[in-house]
Amino acid sequence: MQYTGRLMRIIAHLDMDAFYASAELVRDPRLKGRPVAVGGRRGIQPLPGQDFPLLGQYQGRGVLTTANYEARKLGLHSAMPTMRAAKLAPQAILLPADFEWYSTLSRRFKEAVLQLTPVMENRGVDEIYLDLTEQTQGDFEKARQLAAQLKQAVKDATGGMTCSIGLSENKLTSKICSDLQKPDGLTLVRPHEFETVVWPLPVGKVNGIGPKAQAKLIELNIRTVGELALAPLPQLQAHFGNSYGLWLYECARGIDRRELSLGGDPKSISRETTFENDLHIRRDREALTAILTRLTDKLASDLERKKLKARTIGLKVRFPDFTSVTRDHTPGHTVSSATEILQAARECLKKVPFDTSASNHPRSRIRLLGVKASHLSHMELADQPDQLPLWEEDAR
DNA sequence: TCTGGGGTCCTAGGACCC
DNA sequence: TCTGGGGTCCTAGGACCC
Repeated sequence: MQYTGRLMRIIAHLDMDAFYASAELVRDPRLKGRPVAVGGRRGIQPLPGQDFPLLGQYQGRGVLTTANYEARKLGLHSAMPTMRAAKLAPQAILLPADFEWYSTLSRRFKEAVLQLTPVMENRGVDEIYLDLTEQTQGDFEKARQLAAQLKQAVKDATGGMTCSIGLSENKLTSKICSDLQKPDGLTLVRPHEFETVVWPLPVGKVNGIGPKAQAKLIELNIRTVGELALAPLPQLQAHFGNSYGLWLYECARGIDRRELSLGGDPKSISRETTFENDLHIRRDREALTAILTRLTDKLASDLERKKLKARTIGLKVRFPDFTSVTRDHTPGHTVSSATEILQAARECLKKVPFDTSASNHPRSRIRLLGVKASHLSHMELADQPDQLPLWEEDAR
């Protein structure tokens, strides 16, 4: 076979539009055209005369997970505290998150995609990357046609949900451009078009430049990706460190060599919960113990389901002032049962700097409690509670 | 109007070993 | 006297993403 040179890579980023809210609409078409937000786990009852619960009724400490496009017009967006959203748009519909239903739809759209193209990287429930290089032989026109087919397949598989696709030579650029024509968009950026399309955008549009880095860049008078491209490498490395500085320098030039990351086991599994009201570490001891037990039980069953065990258990505590501390414990043997996890979590708890010197001291109460399992490995047959190794079969 | 829950990756110091 | 360099593990915190 003759080698004719490397193909131009073609990477797609496919992002479902307002996924959770659209998922609710698939189930109940009465929601069509109305502002809908999704947030919280427990639902609230509709007021008499209303077909759905309204945002204005909400009381609690949650945030919105999703707002559909009608709700966004009212100023709502994901991660917005629900109480704030309630002030802003009391008449919008508020639905509780139903993660099982969203997972079902997630599986459906991903399966539909895999029917058309095989190389997929999962990025959570509503996003994927696809490597279309082989299938399209590096031809952007073929890729555009394939992307149109993908959009249709997703729609068919989900009962009408739309997605937006970005197409370019790498993950970074495709991720940026899938966002440019939402909803129901298809945006293709060839390498020579990078500067025209991406340079005018604010640096915050780049996946990997968050609020902190953006604020620091603005101090340097850098607001757009084009302005970032003017910054010399030594300047960026002086302010952001060698590694992140280099990354910023390259991403302003559309350089991103990352391959798709396909599957694999999770690195950590965790469970956490924010309380309705802050709990006092002494006065609410019983309630806290119950919550910690519930969290470790859930974590243990997560590990059991995935047939994993952990070398390290971590505890997370958030105080009323929103500061958090984490403490780790590595017992010296791997753990998987609820009892072992709880024991390790208690070791962590001993190391948390509580302070009850004053009754209203910020570190005398807790807002959130979480438990995490990390350094995971596969359970061996002998680890599994109800399965003796084969050679012990006769002894049963 | 106070800020969910599930993750990944990076940095950096100290312990400990060779 | 006062002091090497490298490797790995553990721990804590923080930025970022969906």
